[in-house]
Amino acid sequence: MNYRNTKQRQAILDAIEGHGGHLTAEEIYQVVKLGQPRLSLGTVYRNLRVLAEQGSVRELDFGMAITYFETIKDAHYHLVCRVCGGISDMETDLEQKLMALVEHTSGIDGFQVEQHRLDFVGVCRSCQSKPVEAGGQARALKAR
Amino acid sequence: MNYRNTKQRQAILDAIEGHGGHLTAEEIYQVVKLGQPRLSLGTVYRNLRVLAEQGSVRELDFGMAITYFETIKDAHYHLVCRVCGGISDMETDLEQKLMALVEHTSGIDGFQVEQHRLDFVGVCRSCQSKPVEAGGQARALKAR
DNA sequence: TTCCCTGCAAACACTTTGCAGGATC
DNA sequence: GATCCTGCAAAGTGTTTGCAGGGAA
Repeated sequence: MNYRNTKQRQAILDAIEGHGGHLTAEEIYQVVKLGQPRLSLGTVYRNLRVLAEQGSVRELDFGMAITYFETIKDAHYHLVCRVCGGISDMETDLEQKLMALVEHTSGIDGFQVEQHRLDFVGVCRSCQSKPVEAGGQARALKAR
Repeated sequence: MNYRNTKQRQAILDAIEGHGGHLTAEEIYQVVKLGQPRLSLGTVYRNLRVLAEQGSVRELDFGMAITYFETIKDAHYHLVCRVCGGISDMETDLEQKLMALVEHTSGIDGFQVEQHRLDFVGVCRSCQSKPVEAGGQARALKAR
């Protein structure tokens, strides 16, 4: 596959980078569409797949029926709020500690680890101070 | 909600437990259908949601467009093969090590961690010995 | 008897794909 | 000029839901 450098593809990548990550395909579509009104959602999906194959972008899936996309910078982990659905990065020294575990894991059953992901799900600070959610927990995430 | 104990619900739970975990809704449907030919897929989904609310079952999502279900036994982590899509559990002393990290994380930004997930993606032993995949990597997972 | 549950089928939401014209290398 | 790419619209796929009848407590 000989990839070409189209306006659309570049704009999509810019949108994700500009935003700092954690965008859905639909959100990317809305952003890029401002500059290119004739953009189609199909093009966004096709390019996201290409960008992922090229390694420019990473797919994230938190089990919320929607895939998020972010650019691949340094490794980091996610804090996912189950109330508001907010996603923030956690960039700490965890990486090092994780590496030890990864190496340990590589030995198990001959499994060859290529990548790993560690996500924490819970409640972010701002949602903790909200009025008690009346039984409607996780709806922000799972409402379909 | 006052849950009832129906044949279907029990059979679905049995199916997951019997299998050892990591079943898709469709697979569960096929298994339970053997004993209850009139079972509907909608019932499977509804019950999986109920069982998850009750805490009997846990949803797993590896970013593969499909949700897997497993019973909640002890905590464990997953080894996901990107070639064959196989999922195996890793039950080691990792839990302890992880806990330290989790506690550390709980302090960050006031984020209250409720659960975490750690998945390793790579190539399992049997796929490593297969003939080189001619460019078609990850298709077992991502083929849509 | 109450209310949860089921099967069925239609509806959904996100994502993919066929096609014909257009852009890039 | 050969390919890759785009917009459009239709089709897919996994999952959810409305309804009317059935079963558990």
